[in-house]
Amino acid sequence: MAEIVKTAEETKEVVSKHFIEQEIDKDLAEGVYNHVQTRFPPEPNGYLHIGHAKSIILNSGLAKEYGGKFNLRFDDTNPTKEKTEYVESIIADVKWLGAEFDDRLFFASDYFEKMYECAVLLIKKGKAFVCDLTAEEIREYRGDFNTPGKNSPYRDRSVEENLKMFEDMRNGVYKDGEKVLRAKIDMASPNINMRDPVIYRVAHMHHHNTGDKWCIYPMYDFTHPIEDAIENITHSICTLEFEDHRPLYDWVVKECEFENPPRQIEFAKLYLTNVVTGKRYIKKLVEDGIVDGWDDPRLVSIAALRRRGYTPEALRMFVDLVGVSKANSSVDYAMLEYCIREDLKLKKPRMMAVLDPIKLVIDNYPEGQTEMLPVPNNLENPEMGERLVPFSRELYIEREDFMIDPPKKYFRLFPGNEVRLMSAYFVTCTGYETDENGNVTVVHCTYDPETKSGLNFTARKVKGTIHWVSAPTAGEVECRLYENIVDEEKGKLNEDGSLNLNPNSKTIVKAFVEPMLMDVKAYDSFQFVRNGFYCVDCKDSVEGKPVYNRIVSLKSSFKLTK
RNA sequence: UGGGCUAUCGCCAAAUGGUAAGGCAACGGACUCUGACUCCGUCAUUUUCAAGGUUCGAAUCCUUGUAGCCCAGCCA
Repeated sequence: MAEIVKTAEETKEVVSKHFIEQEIDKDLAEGVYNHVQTRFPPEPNGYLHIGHAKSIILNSGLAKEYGGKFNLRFDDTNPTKEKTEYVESIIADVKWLGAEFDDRLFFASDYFEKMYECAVLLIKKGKAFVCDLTAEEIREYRGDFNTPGKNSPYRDRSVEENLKMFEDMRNGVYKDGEKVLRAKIDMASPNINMRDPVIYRVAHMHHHNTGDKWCIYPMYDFTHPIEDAIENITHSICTLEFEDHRPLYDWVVKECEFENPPRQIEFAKLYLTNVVTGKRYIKKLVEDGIVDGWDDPRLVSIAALRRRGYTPEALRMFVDLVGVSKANSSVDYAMLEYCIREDLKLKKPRMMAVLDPIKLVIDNYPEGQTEMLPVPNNLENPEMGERLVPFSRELYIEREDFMIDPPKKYFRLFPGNEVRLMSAYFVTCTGYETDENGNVTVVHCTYDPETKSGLNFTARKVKGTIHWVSAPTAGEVECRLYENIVDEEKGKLNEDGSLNLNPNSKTIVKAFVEPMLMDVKAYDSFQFVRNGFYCVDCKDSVEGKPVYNRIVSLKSSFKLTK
């Protein structure tokens, strides 16, 4: 008995926890927190991409894992960049990813009053002051890496004067840039973030949420810890570039006297090889018209990945596989593709389409006859059932599935060779026709009725199986084939500001498809995934319309190296 | 240049002083009604950025270097 228990223990999969989970475990064990609360805090200044997906899946996953809650909060403290359009797309993307925030949708701008109070508290404690220096002067006074900063001449204003001036700032007495509120910390700190950072600026601007109510807006370093504290966040998980801000984060929650203050933990951003990651770069591609929009399948925005056929499950698998660490790294794009193949493999029907057609005529098949052949929707998953596909004397096959003079180990059609037409019959190539340039126009063959699929014919074997579409009933659709857009390591710009674009990143072809795929005319494209898998595009999937994600069977290219 | 962070296979990434997990990719081979999938095998021992040191024992600790990333917005 004891042995069995031990065996069960041993066979239990041991998945080691990443460093954030370990930190949380420690906090819980030491009683620093008695619950876990996380959040995803995007600024609504663009569309979400795969990097955000990592953060969303990480944060919501941790909340779920520890029985806590996950909030979606818009960090909308800079009205110059923010738009309602982005708010809406972000909400849709987060929901689509399956991160459950229920009714915990918040806006930093809803906390402006509380933030104002915090600022007043700081002033009263002598920890903040109104500064009249211009932006340029502040920069000069701040010093640099080698030079300590100098105190602002306005640093020692009285509490009363500061209070009055800050109120005037709020009441619109000052013009943009005329005055700022600064935290009073340490102008000599080696950490430049601590050199009396600006925490409020004057900006007479219309805000997407608060309208014209405010003309002063708090800065990120001041608002973020307060937002987290207000929402009872325990672990404020962000990316590595904020490590230097952590002392300031801690300073704010302490000086604003929050109980059980949240704690910031940083992890490395996600980079992918051969694509453009980073909101800034994606934005540039969209604005320059190099891609067709935020959801162009060559991008890695969530909208684009969704359009390309990626599922939330695949993205969650991907984030899980990639892991969490503090080392800057660039994940191989192949890993993403692996995840979508893995997810769709058994779940989706596989159809036939011919992208580069050549006609195949079965000379001994009755002219004018069409038979409906049952074809399994997914050979690996019988539960997906079958469909009837028309078969006739004239078919289209892939141009690369026929060669006049094949190299060794070519298993497909060539004069004298027999192959299987998938889910149909064996055919033997008997000849071919060419045009005046020597290009093959028609391939001739004969079929063997005894080899019909389903009859368990075993007398002969063939090495190759090819896909086909019946010519008279074939639907013709436009296919857009996509490949990665850049060839550069981290998808960053070159030194001269240019991108290494892949000129073949988008190809448009006319394809012949079986009848069941003809409805894709409405959606218009197939997209390359890898090794013979193509997904049907359906850009409206998020609006409640069906997601097809049907896999189209295509053979991988024959590799001469093999 | 001051400060912060990082370094383990082609790419991610475990290991918490006890003798280098796993996944992706790649490469063999088997199987196959998609050259896919699946399955089996190979893939860090003059080994963990380098060089020294401590220790019975070091990827882990110490010392000194090297390389990369981030910070000098009234952006987030």
